[in-house]
Amino acid sequence: MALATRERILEAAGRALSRNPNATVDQIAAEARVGRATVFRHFESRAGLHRALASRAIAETDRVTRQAAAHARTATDALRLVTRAVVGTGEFFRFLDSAAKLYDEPETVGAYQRQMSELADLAAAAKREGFIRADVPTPWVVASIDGLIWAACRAVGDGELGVVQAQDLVWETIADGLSTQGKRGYHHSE
Amino acid sequence: MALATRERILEAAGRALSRNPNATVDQIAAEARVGRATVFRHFESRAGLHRALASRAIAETDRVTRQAAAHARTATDALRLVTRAVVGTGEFFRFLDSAAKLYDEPETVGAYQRQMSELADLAAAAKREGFIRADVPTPWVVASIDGLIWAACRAVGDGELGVVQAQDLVWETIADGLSTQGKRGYHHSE
DNA sequence: CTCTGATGAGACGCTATAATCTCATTCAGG
DNA sequence: CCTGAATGAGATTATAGCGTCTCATCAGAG
Repeated sequence: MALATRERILEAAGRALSRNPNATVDQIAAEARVGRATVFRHFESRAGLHRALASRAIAETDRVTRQAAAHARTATDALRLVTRAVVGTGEFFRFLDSAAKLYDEPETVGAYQRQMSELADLAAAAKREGFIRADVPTPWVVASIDGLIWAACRAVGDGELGVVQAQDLVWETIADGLSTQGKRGYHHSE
Repeated sequence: MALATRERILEAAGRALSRNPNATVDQIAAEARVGRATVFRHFESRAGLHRALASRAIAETDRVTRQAAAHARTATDALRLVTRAVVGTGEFFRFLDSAAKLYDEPETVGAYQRQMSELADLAAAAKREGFIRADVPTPWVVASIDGLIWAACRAVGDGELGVVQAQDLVWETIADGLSTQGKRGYHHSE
């Protein structure tokens, strides 16, 4: 049962910590229907649990990302598939919402920066392919996609949207925005 | 100097807490160049400081929001102006990033929900005006705008974008997305 | 049935940090 | 120069929560 318990604790911790990043070990144990001592039997410390959760999220994101990218023939398609894939794994990393403790973990920070930088490469390539407008700064492409993915994961977690629906909406919004009007036709008059 | 000191502490707390949501009172006091005791002279407790910060952010958002909406003749224009305005006040609420402590404060939660619901009203009105596509669920309009505003505020705070640039990019992205291609022309073939 | 490993419950100590208090210092206004 | 309010520094206390440990229990394998 060791593995099942460990996994149960990880999932419970993900839930508890995404509700409250400062959830105590007591609360996490309660969420997992497990004694508090058992948490410490499986993880060396609260920080260790946090690390395990983070590396699980990073590994899962890497996995689905690589898998998605492998099926793409263009950078643009890769961007689309990766975005969809990451939205689908929302529950794995939603606890990172304000998991500021992890900013101390160089490994976690490094992995996050690597993933962001891979996204930036993808965005730049999609720009060269002509899909992303050349006048949009790449940092904003990355930031806005990240922001939309977060928004989608939160909406899914809150039950406002279904996963597939959220995946479609994220990509549609990235590509075309939300307006009915033709591209570049609107632009304000302030 | 009482008021100036209080304000200085609030600003320092905003900076310190947006770097690290668990910043100690010591760290906040140091950031404000103020003795720790002084923090407690101006705020009843750490939670009280947190509350003051939250209500300051809420009030500031309300202020710029109402001011922006007052100048708009259409809901669509109001949506645009409000979005710009909120991006401009990013530093006031960025500390809320994972300020989960505040989820316990019914007043704060209520104010946030009110603001989100006002945004939903605006989005629905913009939909009726024909600006927002009818087939996009209003919850996603709200969530995605929220997500893009967050992304913009973070990018500004991190020095990746200027404020005005971020304001423009958020609205362009909401309206037209990031792609070069015409609306509804792309749509994937999976 | 027995043995073993995993668990739950709870007691315990320890550390970090919130919050209070005291006292000396500073500084602005008169 | 005086005076009082505000402050800074530091000592002090209280408490929450981490991490360890013990012991009783339970389930499964043999």
